[in-house]
Formats: sequence, structure tokens, C-alpha cells
Amino acid sequence: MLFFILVVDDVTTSRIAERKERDKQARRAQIISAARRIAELEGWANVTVRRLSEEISYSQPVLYAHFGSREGILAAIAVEGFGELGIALEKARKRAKGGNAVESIVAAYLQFAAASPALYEVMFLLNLSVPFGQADTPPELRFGFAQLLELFQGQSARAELVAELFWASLHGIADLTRTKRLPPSRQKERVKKLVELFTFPG
Amino acid sequence: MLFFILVVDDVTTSRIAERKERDKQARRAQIISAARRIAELEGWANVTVRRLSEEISYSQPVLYAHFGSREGILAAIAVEGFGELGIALEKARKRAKGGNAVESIVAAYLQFAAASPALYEVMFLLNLSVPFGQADTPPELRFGFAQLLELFQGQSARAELVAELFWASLHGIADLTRTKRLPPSRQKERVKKLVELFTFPG
DNA sequence: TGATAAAATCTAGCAACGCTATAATAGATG
DNA sequence: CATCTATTATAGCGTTGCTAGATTTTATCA
Repeated sequence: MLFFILVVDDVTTSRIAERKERDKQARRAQIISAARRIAELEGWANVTVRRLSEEISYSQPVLYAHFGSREGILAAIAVEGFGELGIALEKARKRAKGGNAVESIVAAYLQFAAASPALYEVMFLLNLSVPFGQADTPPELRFGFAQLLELFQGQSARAELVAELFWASLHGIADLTRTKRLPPSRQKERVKKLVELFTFPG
Repeated sequence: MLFFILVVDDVTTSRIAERKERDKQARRAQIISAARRIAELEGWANVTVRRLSEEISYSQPVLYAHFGSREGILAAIAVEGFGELGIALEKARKRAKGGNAVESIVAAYLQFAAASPALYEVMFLLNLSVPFGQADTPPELRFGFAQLLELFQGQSARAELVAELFWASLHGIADLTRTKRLPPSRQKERVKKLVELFTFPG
């Protein structure tokens, strides 16, 4: 009897807990979605806690319950961004089976950065406490780099080094383009030259 | 007689105007100097107009008379930074007469970024209204790129394209290192590989 | 030199920000 | 239905970038 009651209790509480968890995740997603939309349209300076609280029709403390701080929201979005970039790179790599995988990945990376400049910006805005390659780095962050690493795995000794350099070049192009330091006009030729550099000699 | 008076007048006013101009430039330098110091020690978030006004012992509106806005201060520092980077690259290039100029410039660039991370950060923080290569771009911004361009001028057709790619790679390494995305441990090998990529084939 | 015009500077305050202590409300429990 | 807990809102603190208007300092000229 005691057993039965406990079971009933557990089921009820778990159902309620599940619903609460769902609501919580839904609100979390709403916040992030609103923040990303505002950032892309009006820049990160306009992503204020007050503005977000209005967008989701909750008071400010609710946001702080979810993310702890404004920076916490940006950090969550950055992680999400790295996850999406990783997936995009994986797709590009697999799509190019047989063809030039480097070329495919370069295109996908720059396409990602150009399509969501605010997202790309926030991915490199916050100073990480711990370097990327560390063990306790979120999996989303490791996954993207793993796609780049894969490119040079068989091809070259010290593939990691080449992958780092490759990433740096990609990021450099993306960042200088985003901040208007490089004109977008010659982008195609830049891509071609970059692919050239990283395909033949490895 | 009238002539004499006018001359005296002009001399006086010009002397006064000169002194005022000197004072103005001195205060401008003070503001920038304080901002750079605070930024390197405590980050740009701590570079507030109030804080700066205390540092130079003037009220806030004085700062606005000089720079128009907080962002104006950062922009002025960014331009100054590009000027200094350009000079550092020029020195590196001339120093390496005969030797490997690419290697020398790579070292100088990364050294600059690592030595003044806050300065390097602000140089790429603000969205430019107009791309770098434009005619009305401040000379400080053009000068630095000119040093990179020089490297490939004879060596390759489309030197501009190679220089852009070279800059992107350098910036990528500097930026990913600054934001802790790349571990500083393998930096030497990365530099070696980068030099390799940009010396032989051009 | 001393009044007057002009330039330089400060005081004080606005609106908006990130964040939080505390009050109010809604929901689950027995 | 009463009580207890978790959720949400109100209201406010300290700080920010920025500016209108008062005030002081400096230059001009009889």
C-alpha cells in the first residue's frame, strides 16, 4: 500500500515536473530566439534584458532565473552557434565525398558567417575561461573543430596544427569581412587561393 | 599705424591660439593615454567617460567636446593602433632585408597583438562605415596594409589578393589566440607553418 | 585698469542599463 | 478547503552615456 501510494506520487510529480521542464525549455528557447532576432536586425547593443523581457511577456527576474546574467544569455547563444556551425561543416564535408572537401568546408564556413553576422560575432565576443582544446570544453565547441581536423587527418603529419591554421585563416577572412576591413568583391578569388593553399601541400 | 596694430593683433591671437591648440592636443593625448592604460589593465568595460574624466581632472562634457562620444574615443584609439602597427610592420620589413621578410612580419604582427591585446581588440571592434581599401580611408589604416602588400608585390601576380589572405591568416591567429580559442602552446609551430605557406608559392 | 564679450568649464539631471530584495500571486499538497 | 511552496511581478539601487543650462575663466578693448 505504501508502495502504491509512493508510485502514484512519483508519477504525478514527475508528470508535473516534466511539464514544468517543458515550459522552462520553451521559455529558454523563446528568450534565445528573441535575442538572436534582435541581434541580427539591430545589433547586440539593442539586446537588453528589459527588451527581451517585453518580447517574451515576462518580468526581468525570470530571465535572470534562466541565465544568471545578460552575458549568460550571450554565452548560451554562442554555444548554440558553434553547434550549428559544426553541423553545417559536417554536412559540407559529407556532401563533398570524392570532390574537394576543403573547398566545400571553406564555402560552408564563410556562408555561415556571412548569413548570420551577429551570431558569428557573439561566438567570438566572450573571453573563454578555458582554451578550446581543453577536456571540459562544451561538446558543441569541440565538434566544429573536429570537422576541420578531419580534413587533414590522413593527409598530413601534425594534422592538428594544420587544422588550427586553416581555422585561423577562415576566421580571419570571416571576421575581416564582417567588420568591413576586406571588401566583399574579391571574396571568390580569396576562397580559391585559400583552397589552393590548403589542398596541395597540406 | 592701422597696419601695425593689426599685425600685433594677429601675432597675439595666433600665439594664444597656438597655446590653446597645444593644450587641446595635450588633453586629447591624456584622454587616449588613460583610456589605453585602463583598457589593457581592466578591459574596455571599465573605460567609462566618468572614469576618464576623473583621470584627467576635467568634467565629462570636456571629453564630449573632444571626441563627441565614448565610441569616438575608441575610434581614435583604433586609428592610433593601426598607425603603430603599420610602423612596427615597416620596421620588421626593413630589418629583414635579405632574410625572410615574411617571417619577420609575421613575428612582428603577432607580437604586436599579443603585447597589447586590448588595443588590438578595439582595432577590430567598431564597424567601419567604409571598407579599408577605399580612397577616403584614414592613412593610418592604409599604411599598415601597404606593408603587407609590399611583401608580395614582385613575387606574385595579384599581390593584393595574396596580401589580403595573408592578413586574414595573421588576424585569425591573433584573434583566436586573444579570445582563447587557440592554445598559445603551439604558437611557434603555427608561425613556422604559416611562413612556409606564404613564402614558397606566394 | 576695469567693463564687456566670448570661450571654456562645471553642475545637475535625464533616460536607460544590469541586476536584485522583497512583495504578491499562483500552483501543488494533504 | 487550508497550507505550504514555487513562481512571477513590483519597485528600486547604483551606474552608464550624454546634454541643457548655469557658471566661471579668459580674451578684448575703451
